[in-house]
Amino acid sequence: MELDERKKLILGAIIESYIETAEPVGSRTIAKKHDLNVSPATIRNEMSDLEEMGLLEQPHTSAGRIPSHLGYRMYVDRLMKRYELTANEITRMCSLMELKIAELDTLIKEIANIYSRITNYTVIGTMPEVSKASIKHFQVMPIDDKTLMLIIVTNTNIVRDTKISIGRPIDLHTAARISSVLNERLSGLSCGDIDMEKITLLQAELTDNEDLIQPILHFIYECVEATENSEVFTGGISNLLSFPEYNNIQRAKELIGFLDDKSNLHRAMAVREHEHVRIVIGSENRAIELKDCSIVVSSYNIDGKVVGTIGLIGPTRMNYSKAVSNLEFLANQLNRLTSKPGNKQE
Amino acid sequence: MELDERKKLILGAIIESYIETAEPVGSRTIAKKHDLNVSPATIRNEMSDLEEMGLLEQPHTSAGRIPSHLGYRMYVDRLMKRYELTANEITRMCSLMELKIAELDTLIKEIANIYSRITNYTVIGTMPEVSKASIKHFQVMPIDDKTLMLIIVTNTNIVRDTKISIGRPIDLHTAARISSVLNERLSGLSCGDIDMEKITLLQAELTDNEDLIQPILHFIYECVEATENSEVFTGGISNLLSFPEYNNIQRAKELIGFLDDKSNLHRAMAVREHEHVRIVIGSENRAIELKDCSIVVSSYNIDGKVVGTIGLIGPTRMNYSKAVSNLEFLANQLNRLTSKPGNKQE
DNA sequence: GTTAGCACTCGATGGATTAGAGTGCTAACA
DNA sequence: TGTTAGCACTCTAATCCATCGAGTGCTAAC
Repeated sequence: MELDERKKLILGAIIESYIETAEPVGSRTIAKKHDLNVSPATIRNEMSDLEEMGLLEQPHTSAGRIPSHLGYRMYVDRLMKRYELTANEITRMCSLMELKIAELDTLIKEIANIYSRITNYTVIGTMPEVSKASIKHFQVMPIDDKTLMLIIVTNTNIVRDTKISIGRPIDLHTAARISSVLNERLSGLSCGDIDMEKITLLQAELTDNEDLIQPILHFIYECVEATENSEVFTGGISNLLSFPEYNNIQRAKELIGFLDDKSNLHRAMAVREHEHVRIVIGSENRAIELKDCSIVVSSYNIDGKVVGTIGLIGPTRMNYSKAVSNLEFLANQLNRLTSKPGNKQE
Repeated sequence: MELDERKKLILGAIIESYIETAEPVGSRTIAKKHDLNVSPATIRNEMSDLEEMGLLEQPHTSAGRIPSHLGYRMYVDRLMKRYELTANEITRMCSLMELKIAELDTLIKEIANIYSRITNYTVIGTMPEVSKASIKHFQVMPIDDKTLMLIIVTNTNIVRDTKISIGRPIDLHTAARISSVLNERLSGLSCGDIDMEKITLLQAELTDNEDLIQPILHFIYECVEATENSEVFTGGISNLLSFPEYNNIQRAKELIGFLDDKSNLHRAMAVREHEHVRIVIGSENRAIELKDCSIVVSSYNIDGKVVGTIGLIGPTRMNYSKAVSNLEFLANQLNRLTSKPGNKQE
């Protein structure tokens, strides 16, 4: 079945109404609120189609419709209009940034806290402690003429690998030599310990393979930051209890319990490299405990490098449009703020 | 009215029954469970007396009795028997300690988390970041012949004062000189910055008043640790939602919202100098949001010096006996553990 | 393709009744 | 004088039941 213009309009209207009221949406409501110039009966037919397409659901026969996770996905990907922050909101967000806190970690936590109060959602953030995590072991090996595999074991015993494209074949022997140089020079070090001196040393020892150094260093940073050493924090957990979705204590308890465990948060907050704002809806979450939640998360930079993430968590019935706008704005401001000199970066 | 032996027995029985079941306790229940060899009617008379004494309360006329805050206070102060940890519990607590974590702060947080799972209460802990807080300004002045007042302003603009007993009178002029020496040598420094060298310098400049240096340094430590720079953390907040007391979402939200704010936690967790285990019951809490909660909190040491606190929070109907035993054990173990060399202390 | 009309479904609401736990009081008892 | 049995009374929680109303799906007419 085709998703024509009118269906889109109706779907959008239903989702927005549901986001606002948390009540199943009936045909009459839509007919009245939006002047589509069609009768409730027509809308009922369309709604029936939308349900068949898996975009809507019916809690029980005589209730209205609510969006399915697929419906939300369609909405955020194709229907949602960008929410324009009001002048008032921009002012509030900006004043957030004027906290005069010297330490970056305190600053981010403080911002997260206040931000949760502004948005009335729960805020989750991660903050890598770059200086702590380190690499225990390196292993380099050739895969084919154009690809090299780099395996890294971190001090927390997490194993990660990546493929590096190379312009020329590298034989087993050379790969072994590179491995041993890396292990000798870099193992046990954290990102903070890798300075120009170390890099120059590497360059001297790997003169024939100097072009590999950049991608290797890049991957090291990536690994170390992805480990569980990075700190996670939350703010405004009690906001969750305002949503009628969590009037059921049992559900609330499960979710809050889940959020209590930092390693869970880490997994939930993963943002792919260079991804802008990521939206994970309901059952798209890997964790089953989050199957009725959505997460909107963005990364933020220090000196142009992604070092942490900050995001909102709420019921699937989340004001995505507003959440995305807010978060983009916040991340931008953070980027601007932290790229100034005088912060804690190594 | 006198609190005779039987009344004590009945009060204890009611409190322990209520702690277990969270249901108002009736006269029949007590008569049956404990063989006091008296009829329910007699117990009713006694309960009526206990209510008159303010130790019990009645939610409504035809319900049983529940302990009042005063009742709990009486219980923990005079009636409560020490809970003996079972071998199993001791094993679990000990294995908690075997986490091989180098950084003290991570260790404490991790222990707090697991501990909350063991006890099924919410754990709150504080951890001073001694290295961050500092003193902005000193002011010394004589009060009378035998007392000197020391006022300190921290970098967070908190003002605190103390009186120091001295064996001889000190005049205004001398006091001013001491003030200016302190400001010159110590202001802007944090505890971590005050080393032997600085102290020697002070001793040289205050030769006539060398005996003041120790108490002054002591108070500096006390102030800096009491400021909001010390870190607070919580674990197992979701445990609160298991208590029937928090079946009311509104109440749960208020409490969890309160716990979300770190500065609230600081105030709630204050332990007086050298106090062992402190129990704060219901309305004894200064914060109105905690009027239905109790807090059991203990301090812990590093190298014999109190540096942080760890405690449990739950409804006033808390198993005080067990909470105290658990906490004492934990604090003892922590003290033992951290007094070994090799931790992060400055 | 759209719409009006209508029967039907199903949860929510509110009132009435009932069951049960517990009290307080009185009078009898040791 | 303290203790106890008995009984009337109170209050909450649970249950039942009728009703309401929002909303659907289907049919037939436009």
